This record gives sequence, structure tokens and C-alpha cells, in this order.
Amino acid sequence: MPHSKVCVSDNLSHYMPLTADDHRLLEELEQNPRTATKDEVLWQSDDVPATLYTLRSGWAYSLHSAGSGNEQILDVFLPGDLLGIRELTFPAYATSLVMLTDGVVCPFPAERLLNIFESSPTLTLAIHASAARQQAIITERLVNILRHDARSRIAHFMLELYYRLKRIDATFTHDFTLPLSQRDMSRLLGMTTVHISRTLTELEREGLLRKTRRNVQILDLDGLARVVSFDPFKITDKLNPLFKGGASGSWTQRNPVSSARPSR
Amino acid sequence: MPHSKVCVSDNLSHYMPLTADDHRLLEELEQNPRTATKDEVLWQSDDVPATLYTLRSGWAYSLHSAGSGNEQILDVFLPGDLLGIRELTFPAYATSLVMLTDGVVCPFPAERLLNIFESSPTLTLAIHASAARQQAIITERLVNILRHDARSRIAHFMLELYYRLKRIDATFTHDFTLPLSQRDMSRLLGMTTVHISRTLTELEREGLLRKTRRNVQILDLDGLARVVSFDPFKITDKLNPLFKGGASGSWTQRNPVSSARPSR
DNA sequence: CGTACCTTTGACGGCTGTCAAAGGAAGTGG
DNA sequence: CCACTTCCTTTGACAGCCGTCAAAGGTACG
Repeated sequence: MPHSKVCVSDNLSHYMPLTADDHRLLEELEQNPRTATKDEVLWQSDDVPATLYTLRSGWAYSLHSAGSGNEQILDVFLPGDLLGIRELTFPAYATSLVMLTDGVVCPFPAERLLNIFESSPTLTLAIHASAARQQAIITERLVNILRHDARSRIAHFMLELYYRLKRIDATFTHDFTLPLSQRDMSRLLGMTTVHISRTLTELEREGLLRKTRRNVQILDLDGLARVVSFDPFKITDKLNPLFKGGASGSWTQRNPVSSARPSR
Repeated sequence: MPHSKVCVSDNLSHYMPLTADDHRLLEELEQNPRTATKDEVLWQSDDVPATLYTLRSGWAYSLHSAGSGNEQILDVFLPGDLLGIRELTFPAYATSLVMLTDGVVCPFPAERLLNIFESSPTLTLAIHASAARQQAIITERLVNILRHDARSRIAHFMLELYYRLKRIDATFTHDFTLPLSQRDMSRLLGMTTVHISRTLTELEREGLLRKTRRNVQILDLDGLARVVSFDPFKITDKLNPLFKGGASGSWTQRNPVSSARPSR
């Protein structure tokens, strides 16, 4: 297993302190863990969203298919992520969800999430903060893709993963498992596998990054950051100070704005 | 004024029936309308999100800036849209919001939205459905950009606008005002203005589309749809049948799943 | 040990960016 | 109403990044 187990509580408590009740509500979501095998499809395009998942261990991705051979990976999900919120309100999924490695997922009915919305404003806010970060990751990646060349695209994605993994894994180093093939990366970054290969070779020749079949070594973090400015603040755990201390009750009495974004 | 006034009630009631109380809550958001002039900046990157807006009339866009001359337009907002939800939970905006035309906006404090979340589950759901569609528009556009050439990018964007405008404007025809310059389109679609110009000329020569300085004529809707398959269902007003009839109360008793997505 | 998939490398072509220049449209001030 | 400025649009020449096609070697798995 590439990474240890992370539960949704661990993830959401990054955003704000959760009460014992909140933790209990989240544990209820994870009462039915089951193993999932690499390449297993948790849902497909056109399915009606009814079951959500938490990802306890392993990696997964969402795949947007349009015509034959025209596939785009949208999300890469890591342990602790909540799967399916983005498309919950639609009458049909626009993407499929596929396991990238073996792992453990916890399916739960969508209604349970709605019960949380009714019973805990704090958890509701934390879940929406989490969903907003998932969207921000996509947005940052795709903005970068639109405006930079192959070298920058790959550097940006590696920095994204670096910061996301460091957040969930205390034992994390600059040498980590990456269960994505070059074909996966091509479908994520909008390039051909041929060009992915060429560019990885170039990055290694420059001493920035070394990718083997299932590992990545970040050789020069600052060098990568010079290639492309990835701003980890864009997917920060920090909340809008309006919401400091959680949501319930005191929404109308505004908290003092203790710290705006530190100027860079 | 390019388009008539549309209020948030009109927008959100597309998703589900709203009660009189819901309409009243939404009207409270729009108690302070004010005019906004073209190029006016409603917020900037790094501001702390505290005030949200509804867009009553006129167009606006959100702009992601990274370094000098490196700007990307993320959203194009039309009358009736709610501005700022996407970044509400972040400690700082990642984008600026700029008026594309003169218009009328209604600022309201973020706390008011949170009060809605507490008092109306139905409205909460409608607002999140709306936010999810805003995200889906970005996702569809950027997936298309990654996988298609300039002709398809422009065709896709025009079809997106066509369906979005038809939704809010009953008097809408195939000949409509488009307050976007070619420079704006270049920042939206990730191309240079030079290539936008070339490609528009090509599309007109093919009899698909004619763009003048501030108008667009869709000459051949089916022809455009053959260039790139834009699927209006991906940004549909239809809700997940789980939520039919609104949110309150009956969440735990699942409604019968009346109709899955019609097969195409 | 054989098969399927992944990765690497080379040659070639095309789409799109860059650079440059000129014409047109809109707004401003006299 | 007319100069003047500024921004937008168009067109051409050229270069470069990246896709396509092809083939070969490597790795994992049964």
C-alpha cells in the first residue's frame, strides 16, 4: 500500500476544529469499508449519483470520456478525500471514477451527507471548504496547462502532488511512490505519452526530477519552483477568517479579521 | 444594456420549486442594487472574501493573474449569476472580478448567505446546484480546450454561450450581442489574439459563425455541433432525482428514481 | 517463457506562437 | 465637427513546440 490510512475526519479537521459529535457523524460515513482493486470502477458516466465514497487508502482518479480515445483525467484523489461531491447534484455523472491502486473505500448513501448538512453547520462548512479545494486544484492545474509548456506542466503537477502528499503523510520525503503511468499523466496534462517521456528525460537531465516506473524523486525543489510558480496557498487549509472557529451560531457576529493573507 | 434584468430567484428556481419564504430570502440579498461600469473591479486577488454579489444585468468575468501578461479568464458571468461562492471559504481570492459591460450588481455580506444555509435547506441545495454548474462550465470548457484545436475551442465556447443565454432570455435569437473582444477570448481560451482572429475568419468562411466587433451570428448551429460536440446536458438545470421536490424533511425517504439520463 | 503493456527514441509535419506592420473603430478634447 | 490617440482587428512571414507514426527495448504478469 503506497500510503497509510487517512480518514475523512483527519482531512476535514485540517480546516477547522471539529466537535466530538462531528467526528462521530463522520465515522458513521465510514462504517462499511471495503477493499477496492486497481482499475476498479466505482461509478461510470451517466450513472445517477446515489452513493458517495470516502477514500481510506490508495489513489483514484476521475475520467472524463468524450468519444473514443478522447479521455481526460480531471481529479487525482488521495487518501482522506471525499469522492463524488462535485457531481452530487447532477442527474448523471459526467465522469467515471477509477481506482489507481488497490485501496480501501467506504461507500455511503448520498442521503447521509444531506443529514450532515441538516445537523451540523460546522461540518457542512468543512465539507464545502474541502470541495472548494478540490475544485481549486483542478483550476490551478488547468490554468497552468493553458499558459505553459510541457516542462512547466509536469513541474506544476509534481509540486501539486508534493504539497498534497506532505499534508496527509508525516513520513513524507522527496522520494515518493507515484502510481501514475506516463499514459495516465498524458491524460491528466493534455499531452501525448511520447512527449511526456521526452520531457521527463529533459527534467532529469537538468537535475530537477527523476521519475522511474513507480517512483518520483524531487531532486531540486527550488529549481522546480523556478520552472513554474506553484502557489501552495491556492489550495491552503486556511479558512476565510469570517469562518474562524466553525460555523454554528455566531455567523452573524463577525469575528475580528485577525490576519489577512501574508503579503508575498 | 445588452440583456434585460434577471434576478437570482429566476436563476435558482430553474433547479427546483422555491417557496414564498425562499423568494423572500433571495430578495433580501438584492436590496442594495447599484450600477457598475465596464471595467470596474468588484474584487481583486488577495482580497479577503467578505462581500458577495448578485449580477442583475450586464456581464462580468473572473480573471486569474500570474505574473505580468499572464492572465487567464476563468468564468464569464451572465445576469442572474451569483458571484463569489467559489472562493468564499478561502482566506484570499485567487481571482479578480471585473465587469465586462455596464450593469447592475447587488452586494451583500457573506454572513447573509450563511443565514440562508441555516434557515432553508432547499435554498442551500439550489445554491450549491448553481455553484456546481458554474464549476461544470469551467470544467467542460477546459477539457475541450485540452483536447481540441482552435476551431473547436471557439465553436465550443459559442455553443456554451448559446445555451446559457437561451436559458435566461426568452427573446434570444441566433444573432446576439457578445461584449467580448478578441483579446478577451484569447485570455479565456488560451490562445493568442492573432490566432483568434485567423480562426474566426476561417469559421466565417465555412459559413458557421460570423463575429463582428460586438455581435455574433450563429449561422449554422448544427454545423458548429459537428465541429465539436457540446453537450448542454452537462450544465443542465435538471437535478439529481434524489433531490426532486426540494430538500427539506424528506431527505431520508428516498424518492423513486423516476428517470435516469435519457440515452443518447 | 510468452504476452501485454510501458517507455524510449527518431523522423517528420502541422498547428499555433511570435514578430511586425497596417488599417479600422471608438473615444477624447479642442 | 474634426484631429488625435488608443485600442481592436487583420494579414503575412517565420520559427518552434508538440503530435503523429513507427519501431525497438524494457518490465510486469500469467
